Amino acid sequence: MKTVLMVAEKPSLAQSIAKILSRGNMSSHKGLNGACSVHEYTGTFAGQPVRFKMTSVCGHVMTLDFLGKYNKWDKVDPAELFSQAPTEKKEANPKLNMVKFLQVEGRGCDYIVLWLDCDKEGENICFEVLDTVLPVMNKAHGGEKTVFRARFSSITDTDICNAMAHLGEPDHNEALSVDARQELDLRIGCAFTRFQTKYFQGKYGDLDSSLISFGPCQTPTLGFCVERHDKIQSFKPETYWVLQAKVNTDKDRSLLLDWDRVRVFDREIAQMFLNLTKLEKEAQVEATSRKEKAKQRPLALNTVEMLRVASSSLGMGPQHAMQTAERLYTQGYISYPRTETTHYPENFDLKGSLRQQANHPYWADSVKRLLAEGINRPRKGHDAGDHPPITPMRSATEAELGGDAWRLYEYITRHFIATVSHDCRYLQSTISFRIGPELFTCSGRTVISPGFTEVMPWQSVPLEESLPTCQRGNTFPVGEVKMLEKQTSPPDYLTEAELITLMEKHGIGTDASIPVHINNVCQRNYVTVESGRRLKPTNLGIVLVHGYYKIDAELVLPTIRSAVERQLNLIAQGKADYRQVLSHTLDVFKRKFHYFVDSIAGMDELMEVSFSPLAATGKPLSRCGKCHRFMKYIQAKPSRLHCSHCDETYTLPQNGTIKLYKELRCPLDDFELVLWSSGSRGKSYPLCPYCYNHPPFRDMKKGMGCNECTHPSCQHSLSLLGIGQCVECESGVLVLDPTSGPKWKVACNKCNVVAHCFENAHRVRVSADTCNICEAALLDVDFNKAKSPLPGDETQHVGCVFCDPVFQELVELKHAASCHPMHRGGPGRRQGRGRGRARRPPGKANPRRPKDKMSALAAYFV
DNA sequence: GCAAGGTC
Repeated sequence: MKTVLMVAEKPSLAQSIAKILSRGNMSSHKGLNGACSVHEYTGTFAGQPVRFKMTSVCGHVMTLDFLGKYNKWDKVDPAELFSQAPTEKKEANPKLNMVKFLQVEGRGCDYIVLWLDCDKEGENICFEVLDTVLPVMNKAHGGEKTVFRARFSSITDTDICNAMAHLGEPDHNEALSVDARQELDLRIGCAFTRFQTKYFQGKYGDLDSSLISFGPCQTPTLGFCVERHDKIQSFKPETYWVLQAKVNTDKDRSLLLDWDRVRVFDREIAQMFLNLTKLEKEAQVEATSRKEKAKQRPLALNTVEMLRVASSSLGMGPQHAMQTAERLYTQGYISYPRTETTHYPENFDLKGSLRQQANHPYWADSVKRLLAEGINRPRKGHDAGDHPPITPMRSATEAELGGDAWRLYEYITRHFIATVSHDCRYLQSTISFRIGPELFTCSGRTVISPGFTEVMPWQSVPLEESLPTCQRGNTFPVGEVKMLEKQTSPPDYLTEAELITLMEKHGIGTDASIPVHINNVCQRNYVTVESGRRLKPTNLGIVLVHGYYKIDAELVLPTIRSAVERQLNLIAQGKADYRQVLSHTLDVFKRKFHYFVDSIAGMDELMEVSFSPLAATGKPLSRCGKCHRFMKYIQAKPSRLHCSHCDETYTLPQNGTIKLYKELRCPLDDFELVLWSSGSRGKSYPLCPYCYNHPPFRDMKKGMGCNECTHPSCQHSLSLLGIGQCVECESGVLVLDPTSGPKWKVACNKCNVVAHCFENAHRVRVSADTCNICEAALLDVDFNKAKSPLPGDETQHVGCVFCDPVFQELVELKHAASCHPMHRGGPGRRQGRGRGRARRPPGKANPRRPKDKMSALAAYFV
């Protein structure tokens, strides 16, 4: 029997589609990567009985990057990234092992049906899958067609079965347009980012951003925030005047009337109108009207609307809201949360979904009434052909979900109920009055039936006092007429919800990537989130945008994206050649780049006003080995040392603290050593600022401290302080931390393994002798007399930390804690083999001797 | 160390 491989874009869709096509008659198992499942069933295909294997990828299989050597920032001129630098496709998420998984499942299959999402990205993933799988599939006999594309616009039985019955072919042009986008975004984004970062970081010491990034989505996103900031800054308040009248409708009731002219900007004219009206004793009713109006029930919920409400009403940022929604989705509480669609599919079981909520303590009454009296037909929304709108999938309580998950679920559910509720109907009454020659109006609204506002109370029409019943010609005594002086006020900073709307309107990002771009501009310290989730640009953000405006406004305008996308659409439609569009667009941006580089002084002038040059920032810390003057330690991200005399900058390890290390010097270059520490529960090591940036030996790389230094005789080096191979990672060595006493520690120089050794020793040295059993270096320890763990009055002991029975009891293995919880992770969470005794695998070379000692020495003496 | 786009 032949086999048909079918591939969807994500595991959830593979399952839904397989369920529909197999009519629920399938067997499923997890794939080798643990993320994707394979659903198998039998059926017929091309008129023969076959076995179907339905599985999925997890989004893109491949990602585009430069060849490795073009990722070295100091070695490559960013201008080369526009054309010379070759790119390659790499596996998008190596942990998922997607290529291997697809090849294992695809081997020996005869046909492939591609069920990827029906958009350009999905079309592109089709070809990623084909490139991976076709080489291992059975070869076709005699020109038989083996590759098929299923096109569907919703995950419903009819749509899916219809797609299966009318299979087509993947669209190469659409896929190519995505290839072009990827290459453009990569080359343009990286070139500008590298140039800006290096240029400004080399000049200023207080930018407080380790990366000054540029991108066709993130830069316009920042632009919107700065545009609002500029409006606020340039705002000039204007004084205006308003007439306000009060009429008495009863002995103790009065009505406040609005002036039909609204306001005037000339005091004398306002005064004239006041004079014309204030002596009048009566207000005459000119006209009355009563109109029934409706406030429409909401459209079915899509992602951006959910994000807007989450930000403006729930105070949840888009990134956090999306993570929360994803968790609700994987736990089965809501439907797929990434969708542009606001229209329910024709056969959507609205009543079934509603029935699930009929006993909920918070909205049972509304739901039961809807079910009894009949639901309202949802409004006609937009069908983007991706996923159904976001709806609750089962009932949940506050206690069950808790916190933000509950608040988001509650909103999604209330929104869903509202979409099948009736519109809110209210009566709008207005009375128009004449006082002297001037007209005034008052209006009031009274609710006829609340409709959907019953479940969305925050949307309800506010209660207002009802207006008196009267008719044309009636008169009321005038209480008073007064003139108010007011001022126009500036707009406030952009809210996140407003920003999302702007991004959506200009096509910046997608439903899935909008939260990422907003997050980016916050993390890069271009924008801060203020109260009410308003986005206030920082000095850095403002200067960048003003700089782009000055040099080339297109770099920051939202049109930069749409112009490129128009070109890409031509590729997708087969109206333009992929190569031509790519090279032409790259050429345009290459010119823009060179012009930007040539004009950077224009942006620099703005930088100078807000930021301080390197030489003027930081505080003196350690001495330069060349001029022997103090270098300044710049704490702002990225932290570094700067010698203003030599005009050199030395990068330092990040995310920790830097101190002077006892004024000790590196024997190679005479630079004073500094001590990096990630906190009391973490690890620390000394480093030479020069060697850290310019590795002294051939077997060392940039970014190595003394604990990785292969110097054969320096007292701080790996050679003298190394003990044995790390118990967890492959290449690390456990090194004595000479500063850790009196609670002595040994730490891996690669991963975050830390062994706490001796608490009450006043001196610990690494001996030249090694352990007979495991070859680790022995430790020579002097304990305090009073607290010595040794038998009798002994205070000194030499032994192996891993094998010596006395020491073994004292060693406890831990993982270094980072000074900030944000930076934790990595192997630190692996607990399994971490605790307990540490033992080095036998038979490996003693790590105390550098592998290539001769070459190290040779380099040293040259 | 960089972009934006999928998704876990």
